[in-house]
Amino acid sequence: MSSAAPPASTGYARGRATREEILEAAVQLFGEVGYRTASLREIASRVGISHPGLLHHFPSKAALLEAVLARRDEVDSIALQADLDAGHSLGEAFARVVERNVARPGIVELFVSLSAEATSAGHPAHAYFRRRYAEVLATVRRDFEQLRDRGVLRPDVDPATAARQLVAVLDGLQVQWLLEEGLPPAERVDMPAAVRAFSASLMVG
Amino acid sequence: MSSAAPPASTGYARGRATREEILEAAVQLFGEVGYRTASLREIASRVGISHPGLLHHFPSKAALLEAVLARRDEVDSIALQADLDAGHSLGEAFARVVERNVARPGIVELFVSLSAEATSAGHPAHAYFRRRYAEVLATVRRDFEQLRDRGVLRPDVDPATAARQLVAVLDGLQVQWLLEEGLPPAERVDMPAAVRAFSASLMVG
DNA sequence: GTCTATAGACTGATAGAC
DNA sequence: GTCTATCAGTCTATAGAC
Repeated sequence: MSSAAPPASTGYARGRATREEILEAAVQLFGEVGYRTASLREIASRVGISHPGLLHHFPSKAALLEAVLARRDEVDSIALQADLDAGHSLGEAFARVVERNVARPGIVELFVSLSAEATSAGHPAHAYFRRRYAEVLATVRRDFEQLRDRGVLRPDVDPATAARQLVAVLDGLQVQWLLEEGLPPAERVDMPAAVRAFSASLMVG
Repeated sequence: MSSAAPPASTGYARGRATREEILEAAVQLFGEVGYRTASLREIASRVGISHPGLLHHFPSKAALLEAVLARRDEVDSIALQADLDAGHSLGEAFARVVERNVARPGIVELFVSLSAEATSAGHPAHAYFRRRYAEVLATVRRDFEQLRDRGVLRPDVDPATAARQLVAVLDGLQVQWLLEEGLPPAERVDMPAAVRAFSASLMVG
């Protein structure tokens, strides 16, 4: 992917760098104040350009949001797949996603803010989040069905319900964790531990 | 409460009615687009007055938000206490809160939107939600501790962790439920059932 | 690729009439 | 208690120079 050589004299390489910087600043600000409240001027100023300069890279605010979401999907799915390929269970792979997120609070803020905002029908990311949740829930449910067939899942646990509960625990803990910012670590929720505890509580033994 | 007779000629009764209408419209709009994006003009127009007219009842936008939250706290805690007094367990009382909320989607939207928005430190409801979550988590944890002492809680369940998981499930399911608006009811998450299933999974037997 | 300038619309809040 | 008018600020997006 990164092997395509940039043209020599067009400023292409610099352009790519700025695009990346813009995306990172957008992730941060969308996380801090949500998509609707975030302004292009603020994002632009954080990377040292004017807001028409930003609009040269992304033709509109909604296009910038789409690019942010597409980039997160790419990064997340690569890391998740790597964990699965390394032989980890889906539950453990999820816990590892959470572990990485704890080290990058901006990402957690981004998804908490955007998923809440996007519940309203007119939001530019509404369709994205509907699709995303449907996919994730289906994936987790299928995984639990396999565990049930192998006798690993507790027999009184319904795979579809458990999938919804696991995803809900993930989302809900993020809100608690963000609201506990600044508390001593001992009082703050240990998200990876809580996710692992929940996963374990669904299994036999 | 409602037995205090309004003065005869001051327009007091009408004023109270307008105040109530404003609060209801604010709940709706804050839920639809969040606090920051909601405009006083839009709320005012929904109750048929101008925005300076609204500001006569609530001196600022933040004051309106505070009033909205205070009113929800009052309504919710009265209903919750009534369920507890009627002999229901805290888990069951929670499930009943969810049942009522399913019939009033605006309330669910309000809390999903606001709690996400308020995770950022500068938000006018930040302190409110920090306090609220700390209180709710402590209450649920104490309840689980009592259940453990009575041998009702599964012995491998930690009360503090379970409290966090229950509150997280509640919050997370709301996001899923809102994103599934418009789907056939069979495909939409059954929030009360999922909450009851989770509560039950924590108990022995 | 980035800028200044600007259009056109919206915001919360205030002043002051009735 | 509600209004009109207005202030000073913000927003996204576009036009056009360099």
